[in-house]
Parts: sequence; structure tokens; C-alpha cells
Amino acid sequence: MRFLRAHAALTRELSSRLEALHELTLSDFDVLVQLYYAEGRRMRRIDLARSVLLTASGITRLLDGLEAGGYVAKERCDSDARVTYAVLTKAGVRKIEDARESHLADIEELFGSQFTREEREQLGELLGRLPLAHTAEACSE
Amino acid sequence: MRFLRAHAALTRELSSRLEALHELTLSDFDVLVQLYYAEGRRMRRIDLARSVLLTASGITRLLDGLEAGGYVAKERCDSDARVTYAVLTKAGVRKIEDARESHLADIEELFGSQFTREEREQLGELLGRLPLAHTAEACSE
DNA sequence: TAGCTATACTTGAGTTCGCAAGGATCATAG
DNA sequence: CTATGATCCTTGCGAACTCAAGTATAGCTA
Repeated sequence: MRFLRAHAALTRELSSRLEALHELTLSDFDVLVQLYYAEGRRMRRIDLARSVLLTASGITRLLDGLEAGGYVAKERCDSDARVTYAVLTKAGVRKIEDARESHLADIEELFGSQFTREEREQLGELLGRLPLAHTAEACSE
Repeated sequence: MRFLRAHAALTRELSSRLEALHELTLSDFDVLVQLYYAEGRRMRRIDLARSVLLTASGITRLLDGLEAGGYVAKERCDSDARVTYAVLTKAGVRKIEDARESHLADIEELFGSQFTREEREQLGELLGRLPLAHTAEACSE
């Protein structure tokens, strides 16, 4: 119960702040961050989907938006015509670097401030044990 | 990050199991549980909304569904004509008692099995500190 | 009593997703 | 070379929600 409530409250707040300041969804942000840390700042759409726990169709539509905004571009794969890469554009890099700052501050305010460093690590470890929660790539957000 | 991923993975799984077995959303279940433990098994719709962290309109539509299924009924309030109560029907009581069992088993499997009793308590305590997460009423689910 | 503001609820429009189905491409096995 | 099955992606449809606006009622104030 606490878990569900905490999530609902937290994401609602973070999401609305992100939206207000940067016109980004939490999912949008999530995708941009994944791309930002990816090799060559690009990823296969399917891997992107798995890493942010969306379905393939979810990613298609989400990227539609980011492509329209000019933050991400499509790129064909030479070795496999089925796959399309999502690449962060320069505007996308600027966007994420810009949004990161306020978003991290928000997280710190709402989330981090409640815990000591030690507790934070423990919380992370505990949550990391949950099944299926292992998709998150290296990244310390 | 872990928090978001863990939530996405967990709710997706729990939700689909609940849906498959009982044709209930996680939110539906949540609402039924709240009513089940409420005094007289009824609540003002607005209080219900706050306790499950939905908006007023969200509750209206969710209850539309549960009313259509015969699990909850509307009831007028004598002292204040603005408010409507949501009351659990007998069918609703049966439904929730039925669904509870498998749902708790699912939770135990996916969530509880990863932790010792002590860790579980600690996790609960940590999550409970998050701002806005205090709406959950007494109930040990 | 008349007016103002706050509260409870509903409804219309729009968003973000998931699922199922379909098209295209690859890889493998005869 | 062809058939089969898997993989990547998109699209139609529907579900769950939110926000904004509207209605009705309550309560307070002058």
C-alpha cells in the first residue's frame, strides 16, 4: 500500500513540475536520460522500450512526440532493416541537460531530503531486489 | 530510478493478474479495500478519492464501473445534499473477500518473498516518510 | 435575507498508455 | 531457394486518468 501511494504522490508531483518547467512527461524525461547515457546517444527503439518499461507501441508514440519536438531523430540500421535507432539531437542534448538540473533538485527536495545517505542506499538496494526491476541501466538518477 | 522501475514492473504484473482472475483494476481493488475497512463499509466519494490518490473525477468514473458491476451503490447523505456515499454491496463484500486472497498471495510472491520481516518493515517505514504518502488509512495490505 | 465563497460531484475533451493485429525483415532448416 | 518462425515496428482501438468547466448545495457575512 505504502508503495503504491508513495509512487502515485511522488510521480504526480514530479511530473507536474517537469511539465510546467520543460513541457516534458516523466516518461519523456526518462527516455531522454537513457539516450543521453547510451553509447553514441542512440538506442534501438526496442531496447529503449525495455529499459524504461514501456511496450513497443508506447515507445513509438512517445518518440513521435519527441521527434516532433526535434529532440530525437530516427536513424536506420544498416545491418538489420527491421530496427530503427532513436538518436538524441543537439537540441535533445541541450533539453535534457537543461531539464536534468531542476528535475534532480525536485527529486532531492521530495525524495532525498527525507533520508540519510545510508537510508537512501538501503532503500535502493531493497527496491532493486524486486523482480523485473533490473532493467535500469547504469545511471545514478 | 529504481523506485519508478520497481513500481512499473510490480503494478503491471499485479494488475494483469488481478484483471485476469477477477476482472478488477488495481485501483478498483484499492477502492474496494478502502470501503471494506471503512466504518459501515461506506465513504464519501471525495474521501475515497483522497485515500486512493485519485481526483474526484477519477473516482466518479471508477465507481461508475463498480456500480455497473453491482459491487458498490450510491447513498445520499441526509445532512449534506452535496455529498454522496459509496457503499459496498453484499456482492461487493463477496467480491473483495474473494479477490483479497489471490491478490495477497500475488503480493507475497512478488514482493514479500524478497524480504525478511524486518526488511519489509523498514521498507514500509522509509516509504511512509515520503511527502503526501500519508493518505493511506489504517489497513495492513 | 442576499451575496460570496467554498465544497461535492459530474461531464466533455484530451493524454498516455496497453493489447492485439498486421507488415516488414531476418535467420534457420530443410 | 523456400517455408517457418521469430523479431522490430506501427496502427486501430479501448481503458484509465487528469484538467477545466459547469451545477448544486452549504455556510458565512453583512
